[in-house]
Amino acid sequence: MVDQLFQDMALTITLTDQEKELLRSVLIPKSVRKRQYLLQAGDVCQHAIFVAKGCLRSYTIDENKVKHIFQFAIEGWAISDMYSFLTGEPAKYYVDAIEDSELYLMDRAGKEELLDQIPGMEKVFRLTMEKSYIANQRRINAMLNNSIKERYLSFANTYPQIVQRVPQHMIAAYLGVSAGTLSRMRKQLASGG
Amino acid sequence: MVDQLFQDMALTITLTDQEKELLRSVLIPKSVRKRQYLLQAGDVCQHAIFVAKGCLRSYTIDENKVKHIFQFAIEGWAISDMYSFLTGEPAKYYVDAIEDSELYLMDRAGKEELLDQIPGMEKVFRLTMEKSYIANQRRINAMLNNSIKERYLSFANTYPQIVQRVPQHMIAAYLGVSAGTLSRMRKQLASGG
DNA sequence: CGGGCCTTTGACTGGTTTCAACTTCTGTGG
DNA sequence: CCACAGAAGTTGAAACCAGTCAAAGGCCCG
Repeated sequence: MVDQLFQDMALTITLTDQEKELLRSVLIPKSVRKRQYLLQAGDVCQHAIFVAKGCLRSYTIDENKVKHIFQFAIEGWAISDMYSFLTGEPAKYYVDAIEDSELYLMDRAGKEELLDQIPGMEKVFRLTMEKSYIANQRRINAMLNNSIKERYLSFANTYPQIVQRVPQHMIAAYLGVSAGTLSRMRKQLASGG
Repeated sequence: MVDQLFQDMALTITLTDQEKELLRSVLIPKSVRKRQYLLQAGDVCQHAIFVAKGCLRSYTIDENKVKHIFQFAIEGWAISDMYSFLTGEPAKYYVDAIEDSELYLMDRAGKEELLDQIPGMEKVFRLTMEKSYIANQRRINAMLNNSIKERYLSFANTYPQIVQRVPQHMIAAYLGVSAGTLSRMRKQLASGG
């Protein structure tokens, strides 16, 4: 369904039927299986990805082969390697599917076309970036201010759907702790700590 | 000088004399002394701040009264509590001057006026947000992937001016380590480690 | 000269990581 | 339907890293 996207955008601008048609034509539907890559580090990120159904993640792999998750994306969210997508430089992130997923892809040309053809699209994209900026700012703030326990509780509270659907060691890789530490912490929380 | 701003923007759009005049009229010049607040947590952030000369920082204070620095801003940079400025909600950040500084303030009305009156302003703001988003993403990535030593070296390498001008304990508060740890680490680095 | 800010340093403490072992669960193929 | 491999979660012990706290000294500015 592109409907979710239309709904979100309707909060900012009203699209004509023609514009909706353009938007539809620019979004490339794609189904992926669990574990399937959408992007690998080193490749140039060609698409911004909207999740209609399922769940993706973006992550880096450090020199010790440890994965660090930058973002999860479930229904209604977008994901990509923004830097690579915007600049055309090789990506530093991997993106893959945590569940079988239904996606819509937008490539660079499509993005430019939307910006050119639809007045108000600049604003939609600007507002989207503002929201994402603030989300990142919150995360930095949490990493600086809060203990691991606080960060876990806050995350679980804010995104209960993600905690339920995503393996625990990935949550750990998102929060920046080892899987063992998160396991022990949850045990302690469960016993009323 | 508003010149710096004009130069940056010239990379994106060409302003007419009239538009330059509007831009000038919207930017409120302000001089501040070292230690002077521009914003305190709890107040609503009324301005985006452009630094013409000097150095500011934005930071939060946690429940133990410890300061955590989100951003430094030197000549040519902008700073504010983006969330508060955009939404009108009370700020979570403090902003103050690390040096005597010359600033230009833009309030919400001014921002809206620019967006309304100057075609292409949406794009300027969108590109600015994109850059800031990527800066934040890099920082999150560094916090997840890199050791404290790596983060310090990377920061010192990327922003040598800031390391030179800003007290060391503030660098520590930016990197997320105690002042003691940073001191010890620098000592070790100096002795060829 | 005095006070405040800043940096350094030592000893102690505690939280996290690491590593390995063991268990469970799931999906796949025989 | 069972066997097996891979993925996930838990747990223990040991080692390590960084935080805390307090004290001392340096430096700048009024």
